[in-house]
Amino acid sequence: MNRDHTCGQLRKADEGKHVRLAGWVAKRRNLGSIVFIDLRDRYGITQITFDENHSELVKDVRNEYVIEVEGTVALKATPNPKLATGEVEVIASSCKVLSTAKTTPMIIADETDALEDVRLKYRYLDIRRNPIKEKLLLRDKVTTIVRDVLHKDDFVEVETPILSKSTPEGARDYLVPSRLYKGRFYALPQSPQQYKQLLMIGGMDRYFQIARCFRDEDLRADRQPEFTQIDIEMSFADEEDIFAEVEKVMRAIFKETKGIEDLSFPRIKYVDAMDKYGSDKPDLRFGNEMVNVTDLFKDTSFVVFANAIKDGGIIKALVFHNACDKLSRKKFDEFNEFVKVYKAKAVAYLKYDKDAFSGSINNAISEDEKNALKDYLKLENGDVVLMIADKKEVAQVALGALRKKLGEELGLIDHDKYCFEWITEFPMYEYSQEEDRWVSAHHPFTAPRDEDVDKLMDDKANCYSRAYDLVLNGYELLSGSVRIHDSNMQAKVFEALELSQEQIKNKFGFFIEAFDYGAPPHCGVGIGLERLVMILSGTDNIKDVVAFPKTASAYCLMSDAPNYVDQDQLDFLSLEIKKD
RNA sequence: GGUGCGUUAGCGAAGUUGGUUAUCGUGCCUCCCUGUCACGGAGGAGAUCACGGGUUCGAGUCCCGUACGCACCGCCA
Repeated sequence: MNRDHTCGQLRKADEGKHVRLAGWVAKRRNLGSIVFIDLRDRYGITQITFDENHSELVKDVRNEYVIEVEGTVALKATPNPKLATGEVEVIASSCKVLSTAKTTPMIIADETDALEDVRLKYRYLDIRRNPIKEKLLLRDKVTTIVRDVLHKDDFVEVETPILSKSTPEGARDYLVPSRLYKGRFYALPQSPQQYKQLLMIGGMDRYFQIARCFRDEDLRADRQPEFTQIDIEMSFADEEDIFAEVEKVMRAIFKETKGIEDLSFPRIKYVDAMDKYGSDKPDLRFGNEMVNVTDLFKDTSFVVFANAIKDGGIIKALVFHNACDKLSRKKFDEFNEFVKVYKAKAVAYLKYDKDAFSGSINNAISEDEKNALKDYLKLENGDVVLMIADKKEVAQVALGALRKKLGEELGLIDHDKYCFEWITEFPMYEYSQEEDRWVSAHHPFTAPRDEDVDKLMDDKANCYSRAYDLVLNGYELLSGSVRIHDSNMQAKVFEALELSQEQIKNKFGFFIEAFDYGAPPHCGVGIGLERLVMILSGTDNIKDVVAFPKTASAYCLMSDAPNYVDQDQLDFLSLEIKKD
């Protein structure tokens, strides 16, 4: 035993105890014949004091050495209120160096000087820092709570294969070449979707898994190529049952990690979310709903608006109170650039202050139109109106993005608030320009709304599904759906997706066949664990909550994965690398 | 696939209209210091200015390309 106490546990009451501690030297303060060492482990920091008779013991000890010290707990003359252990110190009588350390490439402290790439290359050093360590501990706490809650409700944790089968729909697969079957590949799962549905057919009526998933798509601040999904599936259940279970899990997590109990879970239909917020994952920590003002301008002489309406487009407006002074001309120029990313041409704006209008379109629209706008939007002095005239989808999404940006910039977001909402009745299909066909918006096993069954084949644009998302503070926290459990219905959806019999048989044959042997009605969700832990820990960077994350180009700076392999390994797999 | 920003001692940054010894902070090393807790004081070492090419009498600085990092758009059933 190198220690009988951790560096985080000693308190006033331990005074006089003889203890043995071990840990990393976080800081060495040499005052001449007396030396203080801050000793750190996972649990905290304890000051070790080497007095005049013992300071020689640590003469050669440097930062990040691993040492074992023995000594007596004493009360500090002047406590350090910043540390939990700040009232005590250990007066050392011995010091044993367990491991030496080179000068580290980064300062290991809560506030480090290093940028993210250095921290990723030396992630094991980064993990010694509280900000990262605490997030990993929080992540553990969350999965523990999830397991507890679900186990109490009879859910069974089942592990499904990592070496899986490529799926034609959806994200790009990570592929694993097979040695025994030349030219064939396993695929790493994008989600355990089919397996969990097969578990339902297998009678495992309440399943969950803390499942690693893989998607070979480009990354973002909130997206990693491998990530963890809290995967849940229930039989003999519908939306109400799964929503209740998920809400129960969320309530337990927020209560135990944040002490928050007053959560609510409002529901918004997809079309309404798009209409009001221009997003299927709106941040409801602030209001500022978008308003359709197309009708106010149906006879306008303002060419830009008139043309947009003539082309079947709409005019969306967004009002921010008390923003006149905060938004300068320069800001609006920036907004124009900002919305171009979302394919909108420009943002029109009006300021209403001191009972008068000003702004980019002040001279372009009539007094009547301005007054109509004022009445309709109930404008007050200090209000700023932002408008985008464009095709419906473009206007919605671009203004929605601007809403989010301004919500942040104008300080409308209360960062201590947690706003959930269920987004329901997603479209069944979406049109893929790339493939020039309709594809599943969610996945092809999603059930259509009962009232839309007759639109499955003939009116795909207006066919909605029983798919839902749970959104938290503007992040898509989970996706799920009520699944199709009837093989005729499934066949119909495949047909609508223009999958050939051969494709269906090849890709989903085993899955479809299973539905011929008694499939219960079932539904489920996959909760993005990293996103949840991100929000709980107040970071907007997914890498902070992953122990060993990849960079934005899916590279591991620490291990240098992916790497080249020996020719032998390629030969075993009958693979040849194409030369450019 | 696309757009933008970035790359200068171990780490983080500054570097003016192109100009000769590349600056600061921190970390590191040495010495001094008995109550520090971001200890303090004195001194010292430490740079292929990402890489390749170009413009120029002269490039950290300007131009082109490449690599890497970050963010976003596309993509993410």
